Amino acid sequence: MRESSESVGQNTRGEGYLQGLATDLVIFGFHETQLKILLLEYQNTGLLGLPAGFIRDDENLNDAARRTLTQRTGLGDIFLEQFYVFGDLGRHDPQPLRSILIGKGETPPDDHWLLRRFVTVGFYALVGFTRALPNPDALADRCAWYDLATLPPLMLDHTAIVQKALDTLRANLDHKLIGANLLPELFTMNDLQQLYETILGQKMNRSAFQRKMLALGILERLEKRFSGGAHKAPFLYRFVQEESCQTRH
Amino acid sequence: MRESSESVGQNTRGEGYLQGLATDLVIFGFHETQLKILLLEYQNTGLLGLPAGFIRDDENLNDAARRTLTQRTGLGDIFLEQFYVFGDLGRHDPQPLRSILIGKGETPPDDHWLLRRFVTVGFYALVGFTRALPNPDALADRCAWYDLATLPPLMLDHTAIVQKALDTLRANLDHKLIGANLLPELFTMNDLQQLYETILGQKMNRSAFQRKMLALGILERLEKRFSGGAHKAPFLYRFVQEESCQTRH
DNA sequence: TATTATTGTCGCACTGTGAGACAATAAACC
DNA sequence: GGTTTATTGTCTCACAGTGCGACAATAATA
Repeated sequence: MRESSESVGQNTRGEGYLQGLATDLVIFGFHETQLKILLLEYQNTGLLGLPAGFIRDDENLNDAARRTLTQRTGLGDIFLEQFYVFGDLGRHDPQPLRSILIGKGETPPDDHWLLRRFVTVGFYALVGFTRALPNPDALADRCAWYDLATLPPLMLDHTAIVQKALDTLRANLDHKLIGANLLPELFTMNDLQQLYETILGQKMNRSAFQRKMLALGILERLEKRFSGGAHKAPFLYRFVQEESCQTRH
Repeated sequence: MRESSESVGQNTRGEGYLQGLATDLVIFGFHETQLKILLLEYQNTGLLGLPAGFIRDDENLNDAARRTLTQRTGLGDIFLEQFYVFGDLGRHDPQPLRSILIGKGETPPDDHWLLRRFVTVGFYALVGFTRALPNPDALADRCAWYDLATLPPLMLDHTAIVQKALDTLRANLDHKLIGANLLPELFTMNDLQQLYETILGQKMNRSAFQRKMLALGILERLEKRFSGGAHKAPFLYRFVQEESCQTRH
């Protein structure tokens, strides 16, 4: 395939890809009571942006997003879902991409396909923080986790895309098995509650939270964990595997 | 603009439009206890399809969808929202479009832009049945309401698109003011309940439904209506206008 | 051994909901 | 005109879910 021999930057006409359509990925992780997302850093530009991808003309849209997710994280079988299409004219600005291409030592022609207007399909993904292996793409020089609470300015309209993804994550928190995708295999009830409190941005009642989670019938209680603090040892839990599990789209 | 002098069919290269990207509209109406959608009929082909539109290269995506909605219904300021992007390779089939163009007396070249692969953004709209004036586009010869319960086979993957729109409508029934957009200005509690029962496809308890709706605080009770059946006259209601009304996106 | 911090669970009050009952009443019928 | 009929507005009761505080249990620490 073309990508192996030249990057999407050198392929100045974007041959083999759908024109004017891209995917932007908001990849959520959770670590030490903080919600994080994966960002790409572009050398010599100071620019930060969401992992993005293009759709090959022999590829399904959702498959293209999953391919990009796998390339950035090393993980394939995790939660990934569309949440919104960003198609305003106002989001078109060739300057950041031109800077990025120049930063890579290229001299893009004015009609380079990456400098034209793009409509982008926003996807959000839920990733086990410790399992992911962040990996930059051909145009970036670093891929790293950033705290959502203290997010620096992002290129183009990516800040608005992140906000919309967070809104969607909050709205879907009770319907989709968000926890199963952001927590490690084993966790305590307190871990789960801290995840919920971080996503929703508000404190929750401890006993009510426990009752509600146990009533859902999706948690399996395991042995107690003897380690840590000067207090009673908490149970460990695991999400029960259902055949109707929503971990994949 | 181009569209006024020639149709998207005669414009064989789709100049002035984004390539490979379209909108498909699922326009819901409600009449006599039946949920209905607007469909286009294509002459000499027997084909039925959703109203679709293209995005001009100087136009926002959402504006393009609203423009198409207005052209099909005569209505502009009504509920319209994205719900999913359909981008599988499997949905690409040039045959229906070729038949439609031939049915219009044209002889499309094999590389006609409408015969290439399209990714389509699905929108759903809520329309007051009596206010809409269905109006076909340049390729269709009729635009008419069809009962959702007895939907005939549709072209391409449009049946799946309708199903996904209905799923979204049901999921959003309690969050967005669906009723305000599908009912006439004045209505009875029974009208509202029948709308809910039709959308959800299940009977609901009468007194509980009334309690719930009144508790939402979005209904204004008006005078009673003296007309109709051999029974107590029901109150008329109206949705109160809030500044945060979700009738527009 | 006593202290401390956290955990598992219970009780209580409040809210929302499903279900049935009953009076009120407008039209239809004799 | 009186009676019947169907629908409406509202009430009560039971039950599930939730917010909030209290209490004992317990693992590490002093």
